[in-house]
Amino acid sequence: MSKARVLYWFRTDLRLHDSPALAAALALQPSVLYPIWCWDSHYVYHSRVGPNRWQFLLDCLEDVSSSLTTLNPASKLLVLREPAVTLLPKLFKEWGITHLVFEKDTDSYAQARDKEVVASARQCGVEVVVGPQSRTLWDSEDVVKANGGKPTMSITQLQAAGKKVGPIPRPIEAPTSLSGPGETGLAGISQTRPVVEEGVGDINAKYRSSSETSYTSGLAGPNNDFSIPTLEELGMPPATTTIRGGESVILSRLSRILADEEEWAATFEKPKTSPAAFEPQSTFLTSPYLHFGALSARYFYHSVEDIVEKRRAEKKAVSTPPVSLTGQLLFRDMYFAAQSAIGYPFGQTYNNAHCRFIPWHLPSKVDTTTGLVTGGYEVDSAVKEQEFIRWREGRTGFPWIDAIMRQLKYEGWIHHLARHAVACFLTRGGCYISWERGAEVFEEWLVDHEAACNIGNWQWLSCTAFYSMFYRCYSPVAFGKKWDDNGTYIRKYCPELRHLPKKYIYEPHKAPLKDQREAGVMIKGDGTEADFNGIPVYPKPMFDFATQRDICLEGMKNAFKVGLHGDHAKVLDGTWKELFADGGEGPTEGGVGGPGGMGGFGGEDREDHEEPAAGVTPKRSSGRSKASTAPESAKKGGRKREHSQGTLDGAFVKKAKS
DNA sequence: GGTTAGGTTGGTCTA
DNA sequence: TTAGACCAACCTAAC
Repeated sequence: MSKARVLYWFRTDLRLHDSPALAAALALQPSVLYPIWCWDSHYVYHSRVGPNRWQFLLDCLEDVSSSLTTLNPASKLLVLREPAVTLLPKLFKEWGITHLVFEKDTDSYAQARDKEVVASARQCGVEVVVGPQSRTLWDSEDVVKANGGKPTMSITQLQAAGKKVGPIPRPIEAPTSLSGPGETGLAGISQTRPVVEEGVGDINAKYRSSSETSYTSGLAGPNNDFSIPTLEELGMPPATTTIRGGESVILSRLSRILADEEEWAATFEKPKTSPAAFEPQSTFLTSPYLHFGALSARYFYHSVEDIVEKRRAEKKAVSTPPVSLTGQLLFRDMYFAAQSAIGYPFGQTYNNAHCRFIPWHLPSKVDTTTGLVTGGYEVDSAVKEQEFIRWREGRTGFPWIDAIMRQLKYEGWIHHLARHAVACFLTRGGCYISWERGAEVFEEWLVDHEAACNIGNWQWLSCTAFYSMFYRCYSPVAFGKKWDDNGTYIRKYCPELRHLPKKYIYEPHKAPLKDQREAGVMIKGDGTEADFNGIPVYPKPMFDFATQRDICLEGMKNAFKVGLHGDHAKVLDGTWKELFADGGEGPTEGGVGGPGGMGGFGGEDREDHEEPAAGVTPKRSSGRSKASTAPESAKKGGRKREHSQGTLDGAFVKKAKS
């Protein structure tokens, strides 16, 4: 046994199986091993995380902790209630740490944080061991290198680059024994309580039903036992989702499925799985486990691929990428590598060379000094703001769309094709609203929110990157009908419609009053009233879809013809407006106003942590301002917001130390 | 370099 | 019921 006193820092790897970083820690043959989790304020205050994803994370932490205890009754996950950057230097000294071990993370936020941590470890004479990245099949930086330094913008590029990087590493076994921690006293150090960043604010406040107290009881929590904070301590209401996290949950489910339903797993074709299926859903639902590292992507890949190979040898049918299960993991790697290459601008249109510029409504506000979005958006049209709120809250008057959005809010998960349907509807195939608005809503509500995949898929569906066939448009009626003619899914998530005849379930406004009466529902209004004299009300469609689709198609055709990308000089300085006709779709008023979201529309601004007042019509702009052409941010001085790049640790980067 | 085929997963009509 | 043609027309990679 060596003298190594090792701090193992869990981050995006909440598991014991197939963890090369954990294996690296154990290879040091530590005399003591402290498994820790730093309770980071970026996740607590500065990310968009609703109760469902919080619950999932807490589940994963609990599960890892009990697995550690199973290996060594003296061990468990030590949750320390302070961000790593300030905590770790103190901890190194207090516990006499000789080695810090953690897994490499290619997220922009994580890289900046880790750089700071590594520097402080060196100062303390602590040796740092960074384990290989295992969140993805291949290391994202290696993929980018193999792709000529360019982001992977298609699945063929990813596959070619992956081939060059080499075979996907086989999973490694979970440890069978573990050193316990040494002394865990904290008498010599005090907690540096994180503060809510000025100007950024407490993004998560809107989900809380009471005040947040996870930091108030000191570094080791209320019982001084390094407990995992609870939703109550976070001030969060209970989760509504039935999806529960944890490595053991997914490993047992996966082994059962792969054993009992081998054929299904080996012949899986994503486009043939129904977005309308629930209880059970038609896909594996591994995404949230992959996100928190409760399931290793490589373990999943090889588990499936072994079965596929076996069936190939037996000359049985198998599916192949991109539609197969492993194909889904390849897309995930594609988005991670694209994000790794592009960095912070990946999450926005502005200043992003790989994102097509389209003059969407409700554009993000931007800060021209940092080149980053600020976190707010500009209401260029009161009508579009209302459409956005109705989309978000699931009362557009299109039951297929509303059912999906309600399932998303309640369960924190929707099928991939359902994501396509609502994303297309919000952007190029319906509302012509910025994909960045939609991505933010998904970020809040998805239990499987993965910044790279979410951003990438929103760009895909809005035809701003990765995909461009905008004339392939999802119908909010026909697409759902194809999968679920009877509307069972709609009846589940829009229960006020459950007694409507099949004939009207996708278009309730076409139901005669007699049918509405018999079904016990009234189709009227804009969704602001839930009932009328005790009878449930479901809204009329918020627009005529066919008309709106044509408007969008024209807008897209024109925007593609203009052909700007997010890094074009005319986008950066706002003069793109000269290239779009005033009568065209989107916030185009000739030369008036800044770039998308720099002010000048005369509309109302929104910060992303403001809850749009549901059902309240925002004040209408009284004629758009023709006076101001100066960017708002130039006057106010923008604040730095680095969007959606920290997967576990928040969407915001600390302000530079002054 | 010009041409062509392919692109994760659309909608509608007809045979 | 299902398979194929057509819609209108994008980009990129491969030849």
